Amino acid sequence: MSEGRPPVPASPTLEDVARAAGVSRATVSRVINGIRNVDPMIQETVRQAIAETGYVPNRAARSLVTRRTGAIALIVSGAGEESGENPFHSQVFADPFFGRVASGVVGFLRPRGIHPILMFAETAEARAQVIAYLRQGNADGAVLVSTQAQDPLPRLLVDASLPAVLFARPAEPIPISYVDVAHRTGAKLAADHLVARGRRRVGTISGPLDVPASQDRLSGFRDAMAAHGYPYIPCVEGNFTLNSGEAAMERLLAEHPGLDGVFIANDLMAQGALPVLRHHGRRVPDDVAVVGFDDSSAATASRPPLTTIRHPVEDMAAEMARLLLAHVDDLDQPVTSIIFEPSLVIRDSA
Amino acid sequence: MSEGRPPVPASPTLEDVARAAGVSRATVSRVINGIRNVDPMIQETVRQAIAETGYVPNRAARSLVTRRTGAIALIVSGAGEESGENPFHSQVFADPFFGRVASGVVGFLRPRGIHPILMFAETAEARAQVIAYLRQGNADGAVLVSTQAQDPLPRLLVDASLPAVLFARPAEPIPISYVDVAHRTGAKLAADHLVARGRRRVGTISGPLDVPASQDRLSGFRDAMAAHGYPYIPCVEGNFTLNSGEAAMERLLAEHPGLDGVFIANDLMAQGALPVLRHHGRRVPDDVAVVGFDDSSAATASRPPLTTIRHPVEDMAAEMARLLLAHVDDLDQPVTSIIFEPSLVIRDSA
DNA sequence: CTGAAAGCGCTAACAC
DNA sequence: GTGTTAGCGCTTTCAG
Repeated sequence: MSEGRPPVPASPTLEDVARAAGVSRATVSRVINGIRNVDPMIQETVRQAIAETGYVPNRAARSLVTRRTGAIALIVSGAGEESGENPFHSQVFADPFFGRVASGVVGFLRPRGIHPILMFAETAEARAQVIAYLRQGNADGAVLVSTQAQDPLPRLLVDASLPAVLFARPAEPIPISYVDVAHRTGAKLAADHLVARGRRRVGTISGPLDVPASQDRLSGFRDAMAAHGYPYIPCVEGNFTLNSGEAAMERLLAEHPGLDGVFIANDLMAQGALPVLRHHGRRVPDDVAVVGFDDSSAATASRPPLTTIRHPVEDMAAEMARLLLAHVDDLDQPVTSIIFEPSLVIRDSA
Repeated sequence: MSEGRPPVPASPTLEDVARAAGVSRATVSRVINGIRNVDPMIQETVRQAIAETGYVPNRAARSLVTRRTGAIALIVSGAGEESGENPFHSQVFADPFFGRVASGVVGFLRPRGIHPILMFAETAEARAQVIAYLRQGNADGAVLVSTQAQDPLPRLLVDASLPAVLFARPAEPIPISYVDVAHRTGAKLAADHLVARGRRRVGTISGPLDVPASQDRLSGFRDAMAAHGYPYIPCVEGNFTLNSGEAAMERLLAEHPGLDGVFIANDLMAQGALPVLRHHGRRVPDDVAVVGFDDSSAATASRPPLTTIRHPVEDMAAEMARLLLAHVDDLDQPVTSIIFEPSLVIRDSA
């Protein structure tokens, strides 16, 4: 025993399996890839040889010839504010939303034996790296969830003709597939519910108004309220964070102390708003009814738990992955958008 | 123009660059891989040719010969309770902690051009898939963060001699590298602070007692309090979730109404405990001082913001990635554990 | 210091 | 049906 560590038992190759089964590499390859035209008897022999040798196909070799990696990138993208102390990605993943997206993507991909490569793209440099990475053939395509409007990455992806699917409609029209939820419908659900609960003096806290989702939730809410006979709905703009929800609620209450209902564009802001209402002596839902949006974990973590608009994030994420795979399989696949319907979840806040 | 879509401009290969530069493939390969022994003039020519052709190395081809993928897996592992409705990974990522780990890992890896493959391993099947995936050479190794003690995956990894590093000390001793924080020191910090604040009737809410971290935090806290002259510290066991914090606080308060201080083993449970205290008429910190653990986003989201024990999760995660790369580079690298020191972060709750 | 040549393990024509 | 063979794009001895 003079060698350092021979125990690295160079994993078996197709050749080894072929020899063990007494057939050619091609035949083994055929049964592995599920191609018919192989005698059932031989198939069985081969399968056994595979089991005996403990063979696993080498992905690099396969990729080299198929020009497919069997991997896709899951990109979390934003319009880079780099606060050294608390990096972008650190904050981003604190939002339970991304966990749900990741979950949905993995849920769809995993049964297919493929796993997402996690990438963040918050700066120009990071975006360039993402593009280069994909061009190297590290992944066949990308699913992308942006935290900000005006994200330059979708455009870059399209320009590089890399298959990609977005989680939400891009702010600028770009020929790229995406999944989204019917924000306006969701906002209408909230409005109808508030009115049904007898609320007359209703306000709203919106998300950042440069992102389409925020715009749609706001305009959808106002239109629905108008249809109920309430043409003027005061609004304070937030930015989807807990702190901004707190601040916005503070302001809304100061400007409209008579408020008896509020629609808040996401649950995290609503979670921030609740203590503010309490602090100002408003009971929820008795004095002020609150409806959130997302049905995120913040909704159940809030006290009282939030009545909110649920969109099927996991399903949407799964669909996004499915769409991407379709694009990867057929580069001529037409650009598509798929819109999901939201639903009202009634808890205690309204 | 009869072709369907010729515009797929087969990306340039080494060969193309070599031709453009008037040298051999070997030479181009050398300059790309930063091997000296190349005439500076020629180096320059090659660099230019690379730029002109827009060449990017094909990773599959490279992997095939180097037997390295340049990828690593980031595995989130737990002891599988599969609740169909709300999948494991969905819940897991709702915990901001995992976002911080992901962030730290990416922060270290990205400058090195490598990106983690995200995998979940909550069932026996999923674990088998993870092992097979790594054996296929899809990744050179894995960093692993478990949500539960008794996770079988570390053992499987070791048995398959796959390079891996854990985020925390495994419940069973296993020859595998890990990073961790000095939980006992952190707990002592909390105890000292509570005592310094003049608290005499102190209790604690622990994490699940089958995980080493929970044990250490509890025993560390009790030992430190004993040293201060308080040998009996009542404890209620939680499971690190917000709801369990709520329930545990409820019970602790019922059993020890005279409580004036409580150490809660993570911020999320503390976030759940705060409203319970308030509901029972206790002001925080005046009547009851609360110290959490983690300095997670729950600490700042709580009202009042939590005094807590911070551990440098991002740094630890980065170190975990660094360690893994060391193991990948040298399979004979000895098993190591690296322990980080926590610190006290004083906010308003104590 | 540079080039020629031999594969890495696999798939996909193409023969038989 | 099955085997033969030619590479996929790259790194790496080995000559020169």
